[in-house]
Amino acid sequence: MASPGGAALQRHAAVAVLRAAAAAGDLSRVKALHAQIIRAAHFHVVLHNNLISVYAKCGQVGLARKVFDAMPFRNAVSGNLLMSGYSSSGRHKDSLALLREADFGLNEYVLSAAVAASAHVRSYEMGRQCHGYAVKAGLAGQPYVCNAVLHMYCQCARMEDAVKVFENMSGFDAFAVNSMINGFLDRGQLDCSVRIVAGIMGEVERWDDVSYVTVLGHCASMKDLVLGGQVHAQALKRRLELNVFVGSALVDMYGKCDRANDAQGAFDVLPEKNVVSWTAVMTAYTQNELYEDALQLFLDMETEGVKPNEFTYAVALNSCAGLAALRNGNALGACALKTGHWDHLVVGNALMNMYSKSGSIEDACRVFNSMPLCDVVSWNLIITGYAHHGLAREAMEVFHYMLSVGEVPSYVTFIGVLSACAQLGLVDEGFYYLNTMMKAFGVTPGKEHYTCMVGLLCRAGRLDEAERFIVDNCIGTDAVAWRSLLSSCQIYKNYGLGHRVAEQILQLKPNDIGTYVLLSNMYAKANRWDGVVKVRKQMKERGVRKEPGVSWIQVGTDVHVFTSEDKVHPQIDQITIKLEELIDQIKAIGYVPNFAVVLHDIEDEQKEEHLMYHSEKLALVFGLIHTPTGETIRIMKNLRICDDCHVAIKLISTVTSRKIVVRDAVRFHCIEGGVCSCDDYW
DNA sequence: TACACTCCAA
Repeated sequence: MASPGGAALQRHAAVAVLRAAAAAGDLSRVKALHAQIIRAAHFHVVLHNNLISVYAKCGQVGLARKVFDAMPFRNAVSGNLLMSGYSSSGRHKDSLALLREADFGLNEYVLSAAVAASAHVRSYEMGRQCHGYAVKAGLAGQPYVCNAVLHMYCQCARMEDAVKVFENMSGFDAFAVNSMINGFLDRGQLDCSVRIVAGIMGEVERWDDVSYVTVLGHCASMKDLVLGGQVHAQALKRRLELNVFVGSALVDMYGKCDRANDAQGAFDVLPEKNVVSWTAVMTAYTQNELYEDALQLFLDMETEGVKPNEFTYAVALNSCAGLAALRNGNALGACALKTGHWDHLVVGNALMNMYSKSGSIEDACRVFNSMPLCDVVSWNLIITGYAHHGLAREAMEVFHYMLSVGEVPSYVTFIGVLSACAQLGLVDEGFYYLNTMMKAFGVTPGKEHYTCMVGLLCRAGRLDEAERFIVDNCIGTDAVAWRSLLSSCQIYKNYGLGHRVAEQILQLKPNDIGTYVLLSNMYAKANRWDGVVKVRKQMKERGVRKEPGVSWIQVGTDVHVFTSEDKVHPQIDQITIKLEELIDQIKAIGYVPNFAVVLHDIEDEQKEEHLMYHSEKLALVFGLIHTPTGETIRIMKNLRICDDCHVAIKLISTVTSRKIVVRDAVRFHCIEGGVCSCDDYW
């Protein structure tokens, strides 16, 4: 009989080789050693626990389970090892099931694993029971248990419970603080995360790596560039800007704070870039409307050999949506399908968004119908997509269908619904949704909803009520609502009210050119040249420059960009000839150039030429020349389409028998047979 | 005596 010391030595040796084999990833060697151990050695719980551990680390949790089942008895470590094995392969439910049949002791390790598994499956019930058990067993004060419990409550959206646990903890604990901040961020309770972040800014030396990631996430949500910069400076002291987690969080923070260049800078210094860092920097560009740069990064990433995942596809598709690049989006969708990412919710939603923003609501619907599962975002995309395309009836139909299948509408859903009501002139229904149904679903109306209501009243011609509505609901500080009313004053030729509204808008000192153009048009139509002068003066004072009108169209794989009065396009002569021809044709059926649109003090003849070279007309003619007869033409414009072009394009759709879809800064105009889906109201 | 545990980025 070997001495006890000798057996211990053998066990140590066996464990060492076992671990070496596992570290080398040599599964067949592990299995051979397993057989040898069973044959040669007496049962020893620690040795068998090592077997469980090694199998679990090799991702062979089934084999780990076999070892576990074959043991004559187990201890808490055996249970904990198998539970962690299940958890690390994502089988949290199996981990919890093991707990229920437990014939091993429960200690603080097992409990924290159980609580962590409850957190992963978001089971408040299970997590609470474990917490209760921990309290009874006197283990609730153990730091690991405590942190796991805290995190579980955060994951299950029970911040009140989490706060109670947090307040009972003594001293600074990075894990606990990180969990609390993330919990509040996930729930959108920024006022609460502000307090925690403020409380730990003085203890930076006790932060861990995750704290940097978490606090940067807070800065991103708050768009707090000042605090974000301070955290960045602190991170530099520890060289944490090189850590891929911290680096990606920095990229995200700068992106959300509208600093695409700084995001790129944080990305560039990363020695090891993974799919998350690449996706983060693409997102930064997309959020800052630098869509081409984002798509270029997508190509660079592939060149670097990093494989895109579902988030990467979603961001790339959102960039295509921004450009209305239907063909590129289509190609990306095909790639996502081929690589098996297509059935992810984020990809399906991004595809729907891309199709919808590219003017193809039919394709968006096709994606929607083929999605294995959808969420409220998918429903919202369909509803708002229909509304933007002027298909309000369809939007309402989908909304009612959504309710009938028990889907809960959100804040965004009601924006789509109310704008559909506005298009259909359903004033009473609109107020019913705003005052009754939104309350029933616990959605607090925001300025977007109130703005829809203003549009609804305006469209019904109830301009005075719209004015009162703005004042009563305190949205008078928002130029968007006034702008809506101002457009209607022009349409209904109510220049008295229009003048009052214009004064209100001027007082708000807006920064966007679109508003000034609208104001100027209003004054011009009302023959108030003093107003036009005032508008120009304020524009100059506020440094608002006239943003050039840009339109673009995709033909084949190329995107062709046209700026207004830009006569440098290589095919401008051909375009001009065709355009003059078309203008003659539409003049024959009633087109009269609308000089009121032109703001310059020039002769009428020059004005006519000016109008002719509007970017959307150039893009349209280019499309007519380069696409086969009968094909739908899709044009994008950075500003709102101008009155004159709107009329001209409607008539051109008649004389050429083409369907023409124009996406402007606000909505879609689906023009066919001389009629526009916007009903000439936009 | 040996075996193990909680928080993070798009």
